[in-house]
Amino acid sequence: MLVNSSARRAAMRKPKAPAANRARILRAAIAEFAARGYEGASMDAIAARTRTTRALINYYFGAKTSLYRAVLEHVYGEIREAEARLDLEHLPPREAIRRIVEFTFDYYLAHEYFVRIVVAENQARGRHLRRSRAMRSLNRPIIDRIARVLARGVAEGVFRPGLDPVEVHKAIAALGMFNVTNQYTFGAIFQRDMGARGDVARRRDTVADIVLSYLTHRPEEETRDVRSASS
Amino acid sequence: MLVNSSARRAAMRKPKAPAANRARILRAAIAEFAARGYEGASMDAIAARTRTTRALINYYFGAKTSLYRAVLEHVYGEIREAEARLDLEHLPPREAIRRIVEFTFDYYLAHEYFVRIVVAENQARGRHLRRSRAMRSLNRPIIDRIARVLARGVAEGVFRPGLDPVEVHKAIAALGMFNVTNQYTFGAIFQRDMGARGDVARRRDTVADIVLSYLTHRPEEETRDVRSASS
DNA sequence: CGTCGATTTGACGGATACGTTAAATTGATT
DNA sequence: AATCAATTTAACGTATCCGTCAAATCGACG
Repeated sequence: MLVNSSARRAAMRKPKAPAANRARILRAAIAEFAARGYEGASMDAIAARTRTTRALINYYFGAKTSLYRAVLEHVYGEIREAEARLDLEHLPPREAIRRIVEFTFDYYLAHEYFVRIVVAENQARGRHLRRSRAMRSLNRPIIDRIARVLARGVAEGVFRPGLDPVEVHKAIAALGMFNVTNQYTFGAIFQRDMGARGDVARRRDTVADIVLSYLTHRPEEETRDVRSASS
Repeated sequence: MLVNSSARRAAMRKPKAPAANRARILRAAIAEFAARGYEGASMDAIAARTRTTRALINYYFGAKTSLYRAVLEHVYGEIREAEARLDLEHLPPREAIRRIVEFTFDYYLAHEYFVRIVVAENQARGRHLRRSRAMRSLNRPIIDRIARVLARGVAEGVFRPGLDPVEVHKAIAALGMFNVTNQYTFGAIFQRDMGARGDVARRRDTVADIVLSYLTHRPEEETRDVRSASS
């Protein structure tokens, strides 16, 4: 059977497996774009990662630009899907926020390629994102989820009123991403291992503390108007 | 004299101005590396921005790598210098922190090229930073400044004890940078203008609120152990 | 005025990048 | 087994990119 197998392998060196090849190419493209950015990424390098040729990539995805757009849509789709499984409604508001923060922090850490592609797209000034029709409707749900938790918290008197869910999401994303995006400069300069081997739990708790401190209602303090000043 | 001047200009089409050329090249390199990252940046493009040739750049700075290293050291030197002028000692702790946050936020916004180069260096996994001898000692002062303010605040009872100045700096940097680094993806997806034309004052205040909420001492709450759990 | 060293340029060579096209391979169908 | 369409490859052409080197330019100084 081993002989047979090796004979088959010789004959079928290129079994036609369009779906598998397409997926393989996408994975390779994600890795390459994440590692070197849009301009730094090389179609040859992607082809090398797949054991196929550059021409085949073109056959499936068209030119570099549209391959990259496919990557963009794929990785954003993945995180949206993961967020959809969060299941926050049965948690008290503070726990729900902590859950979101921890999920986000861990997701970024475990899917560094996602973060790096977001960075790459920003380096490209959002050029490709703008041209992707699919991206527009893609990321509203997380804001709605946060808004519902905030509303519950305000109703229960544990969160301060007037909070903007987009701004809260921004803070969570910013604090979580920084640990990944800036691990090399910040980590090197301040001697902190900010990768998965550093003290992850402690950094994650810090982020949750920061966010929850901000949301917490403190009746004794002067209330700061967080909405835009309308004179 | 004007005739003389124009005659001179014709004759001196290439006046030898080593210092000026060196500076011009550095500025052009900063712009190009900031715009397209290390791998995306092209020596030809840098040369084009300077009205000189690629060979001259090599004459002054050596190869692309060492030019980039010079850029890195220069932009980090600039922000360190600006931070040194902060003058926090005569401000009460909360005001001092607010001052740091606002300075940082504004600096990132006004010197987008700095942020973009930090991003680029992280995309390169800190490869060049590691090879720069000058970078090691360069960024300690900001931590000391924050530490002193925190100590004063704890002594006065307005800040909670056990705070890690590096973690505080990290939060300030993360929240400030995000508004620049992610303006294209975040801004596009959530319809926020996060550039200098958005509601800058409001976003800056939000960051200051977040940081100050975190630092504030709240005696009635259960104290959370922020140091690593020993045992 | 002529020489010298510092500065600047034009041109070359080798490497890599990207997309296309014509041909080859293969699984399925008749 | 012959054919067909989908899949895959090899090779080509053009463009760009980077570092070097020999030669040209220029300011200063004797």
